[in-house]
Amino acid sequence: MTDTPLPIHRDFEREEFEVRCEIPETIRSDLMQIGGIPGLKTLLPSAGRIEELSSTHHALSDPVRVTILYLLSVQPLCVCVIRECIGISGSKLSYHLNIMKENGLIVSEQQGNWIIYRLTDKGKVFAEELARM
Amino acid sequence: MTDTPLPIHRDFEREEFEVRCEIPETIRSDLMQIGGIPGLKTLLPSAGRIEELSSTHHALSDPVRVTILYLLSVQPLCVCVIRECIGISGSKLSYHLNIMKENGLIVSEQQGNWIIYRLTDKGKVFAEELARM
DNA sequence: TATGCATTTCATAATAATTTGAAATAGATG
DNA sequence: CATCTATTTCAAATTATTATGAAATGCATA
Repeated sequence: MTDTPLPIHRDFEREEFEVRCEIPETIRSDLMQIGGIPGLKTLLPSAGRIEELSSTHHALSDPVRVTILYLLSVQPLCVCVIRECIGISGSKLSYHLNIMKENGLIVSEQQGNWIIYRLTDKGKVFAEELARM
Repeated sequence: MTDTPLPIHRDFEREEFEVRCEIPETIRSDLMQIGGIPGLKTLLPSAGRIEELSSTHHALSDPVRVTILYLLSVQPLCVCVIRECIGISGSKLSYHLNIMKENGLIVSEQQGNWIIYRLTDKGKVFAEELARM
């Protein structure tokens, strides 16, 4: 693990770079080319976008919700069929459906006595990810 | 919201379909073509795969971790630079890095006094998702 | 309007994730 | 070997998420 020489630079301690620690040379040289820490920060998505992304991932961070995603990728389904496939209580299912809905992965439509859920375009994008990983 | 007639079928109460509730006709007809509830279930990924997917999404369900993903999509970085960009304590950062590592989104490599993190191929796939949504 | 069914809502209990700060580890240097 | 720096580990406190079951809602039908 200790196979590289370790030239140390304190350039990053200068206030223009806002860094209070030393940095290994391999990292430092690349970082300089994009404007140091400040330059790196400008390449990040906005705070709002990052919140949105993490929230969306949270909506898929539970096995029940991932299962719902794949069930609905087959066809739109009413709550009772989803419930039957997964084998959980109605209130529990409702809780999970709501999280997915709030995050724009699914939408619901009342049809008579039933409520039918289907994937949104965003939901479909995530359902297709199975192939990519 | 109440715009469709509601023909009710109890076919799904027959044990071969394992359903104990009524189902709206629009859903029922499509469902029959894939073999009812049992057929639908066979189209799901395995339980292990679903666990894996939800775990991966969990690893991206926090703003700190999403930020790390995007920082590392620019270039490999040592912990101290990541820390400087995000502005959190070392132990907290370590906690989040570990979750991402356990889920195969990043790998670390010791270089002298520092530990350098970089995205795995899997991590890169998720970093690219920004463009898709 | 009374009833039945599908679904949601709500309060609460149970569980899990995150934060915190102190202590430990690991490598480099004097 | 003593010390410094970077990073991780650990236990405890805090906070967030999920599960549960009872009650409420909404639609349909008699």
